[in-house]
Amino acid sequence: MKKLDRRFYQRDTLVVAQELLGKYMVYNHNGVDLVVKITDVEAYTGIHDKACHTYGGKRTPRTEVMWGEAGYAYIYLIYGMYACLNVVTEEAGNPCAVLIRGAVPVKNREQMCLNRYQKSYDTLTNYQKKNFSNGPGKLCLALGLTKEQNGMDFLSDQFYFYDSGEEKGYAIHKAKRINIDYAEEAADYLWRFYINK
DNA sequence: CTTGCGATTCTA
DNA sequence: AGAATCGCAAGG
Repeated sequence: MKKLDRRFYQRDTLVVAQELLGKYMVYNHNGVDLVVKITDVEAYTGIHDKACHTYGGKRTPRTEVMWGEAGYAYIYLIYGMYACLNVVTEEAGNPCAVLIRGAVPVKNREQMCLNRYQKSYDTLTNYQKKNFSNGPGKLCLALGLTKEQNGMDFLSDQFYFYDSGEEKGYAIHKAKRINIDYAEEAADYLWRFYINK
């Protein structure tokens, strides 16, 4: 296993987004390593992307992390109740990010289940198992991520990505990004990437 | 499997 | 006011 370094994140957002698929993410929550495999992402490419929070050069306390160095976590609250996790990309001053939309549990699934449903995995309905962490809000619930973790460094020992080095036996599917109807022509860009299915 | 709708609070 | 969402119920 090798931890992804700063340079990995400093590249083109569309490339980083696709390369994050199949990578493993570790978040140490209360002393427990929660590990998931990334399966679904979206690219947000900065000041010219109408769907991006920094569109038009918008710089506010919320989006401040996006303006900084790559490889940090940008976490914001959506619809008043759900956290969404992003990975900052590109060079500092070019405020882009990759939204992590979905992942599957790899290690300590039981703890993630308690975070998400306050009960054991084998008591879940099939519907709950199927929709366990296949959305940005659901994933953050499972991992115990909130905007408290906004600004964390992915080169830390508590929160990082790694490449398992295993075979990539999958095709990358491309689709329109979700719930950005307001973004006009940018709503049609195929900047959502996912594997498995 | 898909659709429709209410919940809830930060952000600007 | 509007938002990079979710869970549940109902219908095909």
